[in-house]
Amino acid sequence: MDLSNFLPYLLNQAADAQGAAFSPTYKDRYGMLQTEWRILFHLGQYGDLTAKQICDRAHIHKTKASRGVSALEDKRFVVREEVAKDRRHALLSLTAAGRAAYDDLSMAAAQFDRKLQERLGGDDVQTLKRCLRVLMQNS
Amino acid sequence: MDLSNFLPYLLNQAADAQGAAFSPTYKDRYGMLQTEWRILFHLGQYGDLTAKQICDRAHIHKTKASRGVSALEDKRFVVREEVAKDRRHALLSLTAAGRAAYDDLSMAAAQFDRKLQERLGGDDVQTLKRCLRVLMQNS
DNA sequence: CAATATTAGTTGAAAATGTAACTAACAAGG
DNA sequence: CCTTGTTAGTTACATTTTCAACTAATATTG
Repeated sequence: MDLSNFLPYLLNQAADAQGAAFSPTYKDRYGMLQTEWRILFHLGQYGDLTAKQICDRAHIHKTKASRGVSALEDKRFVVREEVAKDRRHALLSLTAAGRAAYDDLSMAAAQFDRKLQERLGGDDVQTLKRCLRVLMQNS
Repeated sequence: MDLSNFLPYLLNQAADAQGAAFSPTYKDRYGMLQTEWRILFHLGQYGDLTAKQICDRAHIHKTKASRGVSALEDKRFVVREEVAKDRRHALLSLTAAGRAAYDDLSMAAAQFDRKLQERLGGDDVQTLKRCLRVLMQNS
């Protein structure tokens, strides 16, 4: 058994390195935490969602999401609107400022991603993504 | 820009999922945290090392490592021996109990890894690992 | 060889995360 | 309806992580 071949270790190191490389983009510009950036991204990409829906899609724990949403509200990037039918839910949507931040960040993300893909080469990227999609659906 | 294609996101999800799948192995059996498991693994695999060497190899921050080493000492898995030449360093080595835990865990890790590799298929695993090694060496 | 810089490692406080218990709203069965 | 159960989300508390400042040992430089 060789540590440098242990997949969870390699995955973790790669994810950490790339996460560290990208995080200044949202951290420095908007003072966001990873969870906030992820929530923003989901709302920007998939339209209005409830916190629960974001949790399910992004595998974020509900307490983390709750705090992330509050932080985004404080930043005036997100507003919540109660759903009349079921007042437990609150539909989250981006404000104009939130949309602007999303546009800016998704642009930066796309550029970041393009560079990564160049570094890896097209064929490998396809295989890599396919593998990662298998691995993220646990067991 | 599509979130489900954003490499840092995929990497993170895959690493989280596999980390969560494997962590009970060291957590439940030995009450270890990820950092402790990693330190143990490095010592088991590469022989005696100083904390600094482990930090550099595994990209662990020195404060995390310091606390991880203390925890492993408390568990009587590791002892530290001062280096006469330079008393700032302390060479860490496994106790018999630490070695036993390492043997047990590295066995479990190997098995875990084999199953993952089966799931992915040999060719893809080679490509995946190659990509991850590129990605962990940041930019 | 004294003054300064660097290095290994530790510590304390602040920030973030995870766990469990909680509230409030709805659902279902009797 | 009224009890019991479930669900969305929040909050309190404990654990873990991060950040900055620190100590002690060695290296460097004038």
